[in-house]
Amino acid sequence: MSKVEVKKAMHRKAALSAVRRMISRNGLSSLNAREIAEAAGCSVGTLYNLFGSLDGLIIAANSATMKKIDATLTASVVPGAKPRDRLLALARAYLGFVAGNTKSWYAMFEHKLPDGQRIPDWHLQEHLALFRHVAVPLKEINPGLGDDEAALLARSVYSAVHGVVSLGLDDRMSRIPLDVLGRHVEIIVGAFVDGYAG
Amino acid sequence: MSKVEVKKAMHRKAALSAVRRMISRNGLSSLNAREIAEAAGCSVGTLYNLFGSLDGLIIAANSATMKKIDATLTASVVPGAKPRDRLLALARAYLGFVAGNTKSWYAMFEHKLPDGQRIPDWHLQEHLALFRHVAVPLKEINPGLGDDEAALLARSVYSAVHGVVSLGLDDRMSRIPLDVLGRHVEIIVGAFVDGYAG
DNA sequence: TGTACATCAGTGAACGCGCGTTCACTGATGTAC
DNA sequence: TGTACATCAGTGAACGCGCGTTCACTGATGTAC
Repeated sequence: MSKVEVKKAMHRKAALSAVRRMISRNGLSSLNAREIAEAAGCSVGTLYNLFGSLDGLIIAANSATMKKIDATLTASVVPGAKPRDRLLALARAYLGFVAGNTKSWYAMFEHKLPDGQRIPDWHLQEHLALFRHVAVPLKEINPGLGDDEAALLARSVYSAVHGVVSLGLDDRMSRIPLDVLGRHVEIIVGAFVDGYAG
Repeated sequence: MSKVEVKKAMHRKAALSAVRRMISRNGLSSLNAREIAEAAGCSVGTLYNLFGSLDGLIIAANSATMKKIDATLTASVVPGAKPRDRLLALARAYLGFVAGNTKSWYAMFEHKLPDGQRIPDWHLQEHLALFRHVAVPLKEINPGLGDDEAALLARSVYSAVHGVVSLGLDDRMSRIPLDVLGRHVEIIVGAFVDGYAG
């Protein structure tokens, strides 16, 4: 890598971590290019050279959050554990991540592009990859499930957990205590397993 | 009512229905005072006289959506039906409402006030009233549940359904077919009943 | 009933701000000879 | 190695737009006499 390329990479890294820090502190709503540039130690122009637009930068940050979730879920799997327990472990891990990274997590769902623009496909794929964590043990439990059916089911399990966590930690209402959320999440997952995939 | 009061009430009605129509068509993101005023047949100043701010107007619109959901849920109850079936009917009714009023429904969760401002208490109460629809049959099924516990549980059931519907109908990914969503929602509700409240 | 005055909802042009984005310029780095 | 030139990342002041909100003014309605 030439000196120029190294510097560019460093700027990219600095910008990304600045944005991620800002999002994790205050969410998306108060983000703006000038403050990001200041926090990253570069100019707004550089942000545009590197990421094309503010939305591009936010997508990059959200993608980093996704990767972190993916790693957390992957780490939750105890090799050799029963699929049912692995599903419960996934749900617990997800809840733990959300509780510890609420703003960053929320940003992934809050972020909207202007009319007519689509989220890049590689980023959508990252979402689908999350569902796959759930689909794998579901299919072990019920090998009769087709791929498509398992994928849909996984998405709904994920969504149900997402909903409980999402409204449970919503700022606007009183937050539900974490242990109660944990119990409710496990009920949902257990129910899906016993009532449908089992 | 004096002539002045009648006119004021008519403006209020016109503004509210204009906003609701606009939200149901395009969601919150493209709302703006000038277009609302034009659609309502009054000036922006009048909107401010009547609702104080754009946020006030949006809250009024969201409150109307809430009332509609509440009425839909109330109408879903077949007198004399078993509590379990009533819960399932509630979930179906909710899903039906969301499918038919996606943008308006989404606006309730999308809308955020500027930092430091709180949603008025009467509007939060409307949310809690929704949970109560769920709490009532839950308590019938398991009379041992305390009020607080039932309320938390109801909120989580509601949230789980909310999550499934919310991500299932998310524009950004491919939408899950309505009948599949319906099945998944019923699984969740049934599971909560059988596995916890039962 | 008629007249003069008071009130206050309604008006919309103008204000002000935030902020995404651009682009002419700078200067560090790389290349050619 | 040294010099002249080319490239292109980096810069940040300035642009432009959208839009929430205000407020001096208008005129319809209500009130007093």
